[in-house]
Amino acid sequence: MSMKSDQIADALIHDVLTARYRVGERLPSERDLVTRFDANRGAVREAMAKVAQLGLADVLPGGARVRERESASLDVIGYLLAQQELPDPLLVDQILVVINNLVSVAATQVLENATDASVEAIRGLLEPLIQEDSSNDAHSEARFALMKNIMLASNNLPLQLIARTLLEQFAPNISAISCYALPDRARYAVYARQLDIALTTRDLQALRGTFDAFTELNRETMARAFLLAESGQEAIAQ
Amino acid sequence: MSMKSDQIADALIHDVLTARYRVGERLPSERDLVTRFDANRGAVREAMAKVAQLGLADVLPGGARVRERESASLDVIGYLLAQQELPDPLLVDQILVVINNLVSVAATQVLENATDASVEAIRGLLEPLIQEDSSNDAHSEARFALMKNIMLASNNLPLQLIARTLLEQFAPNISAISCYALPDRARYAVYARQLDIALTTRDLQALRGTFDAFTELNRETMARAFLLAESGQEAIAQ
DNA sequence: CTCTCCTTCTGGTCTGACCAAAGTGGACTG
DNA sequence: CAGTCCACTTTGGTCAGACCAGAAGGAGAG
Repeated sequence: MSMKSDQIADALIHDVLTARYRVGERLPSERDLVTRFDANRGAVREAMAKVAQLGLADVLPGGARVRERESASLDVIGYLLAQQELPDPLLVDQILVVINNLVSVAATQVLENATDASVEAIRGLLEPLIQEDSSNDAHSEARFALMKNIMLASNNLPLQLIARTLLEQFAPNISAISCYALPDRARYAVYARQLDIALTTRDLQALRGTFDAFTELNRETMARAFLLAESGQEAIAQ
Repeated sequence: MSMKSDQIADALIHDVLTARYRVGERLPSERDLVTRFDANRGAVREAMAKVAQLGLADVLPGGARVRERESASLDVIGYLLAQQELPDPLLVDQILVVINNLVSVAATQVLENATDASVEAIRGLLEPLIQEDSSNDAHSEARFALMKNIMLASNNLPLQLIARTLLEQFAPNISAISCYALPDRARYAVYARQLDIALTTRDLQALRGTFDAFTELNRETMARAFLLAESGQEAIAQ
């Protein structure tokens, strides 16, 4: 059971994101929303504040106006992914690119600043990825754990905040598609070994190259998952 | 003249960020804040909602509790930078690393997807950086324009949102230090020419290498600016 | 000392009202 | 008839006081 103000905010956000209101157009007045949602103006105001803080609208005396999508907060990503039953493949691919590159940057920072101990800890996390006989879930979990620990070891606060924000919105919204993802375990194992070597030798060039390979692998895996999901749905439709 | 709820929120945010309240500790109750700030509970509630949305506190029946800093939103960066009269050098350096790498990723995406025309447009923006006889302000503006256009051309929404959020919080809070920044125009010109070549030949490797060089150059410039500011303040103190 | 119960306090919601500023329309003027 | 100006309406921002369900925390019983 969520708060009423959140329900109102979610409805407004959905309407704005689906372009029900055009840029520059005025949103319904708070008093209109009071009657539409059968709520108190305080609740409506809190909802409007949330929409404004997401950067979707400017709310000021005279009315609230829709802003351009480019001025939105990172937090809209989750809403964008959740808009349809299946997330937008293009957006998912873009997020994959960003996240993987952020991890790459974090790893670079780790090699720049971190102690041998923390590098060793990360190397330890690679082992589950080298094993090719674990379950897909375990493999996925190991990948997440690796990312998280690299982020943590980077000691770069902005990096951590961005990655966490992105992952928190990404993870819950790709469950509908991730069940179709069939990772190429052999290639993951190869890259994991490369990463292990790069970490040991502290080779920045190799490190980045490996993460680029990881990125492409993740993108391909997800692209295949979308193809599978599509054909699966067509099969059901017939 | 800002809203009352914003004043209250800013005060709360400052208190949380300066660790006036420890993690897990309860924030003052809304009714306490009403008396402390001589405001209405509605305004206090909107302030608390803002703090909660920044990820600084969990507000739920029974009281609002401070969360760990790692769970904050990207939007706290601005507050962190504005905490003291001079921004934290370490944080500034971290932001530089992140932003520059994001631009690098964006440029990669441009070469992957964009048309010749948009690549040409970006090459055009490099010219002011190759000229070594413009003012420092013009040079700085040209760098910002370049970054913005690369971001735009990348067509990667998450990337754009992150970069804009970061820049919007970064730019206004480094004015106190950026006046000490003396860019090495000659090196910028060299890298700009490298970038031009990389774009023309669509050489991803060279592109990334150039951006890495840009990153280091920006970091060095800012590090020198902090040293200058420090010695300048000591001179005043004497 | 532990566990339970009860009072107190907290956030969430609601009603209804006032203010200043922005938006709107009509009357008045050229 | 076109343009300007003014009054009216609507909007967001704030305020006051009240009720509810659930959490916190202390008092009392075992």
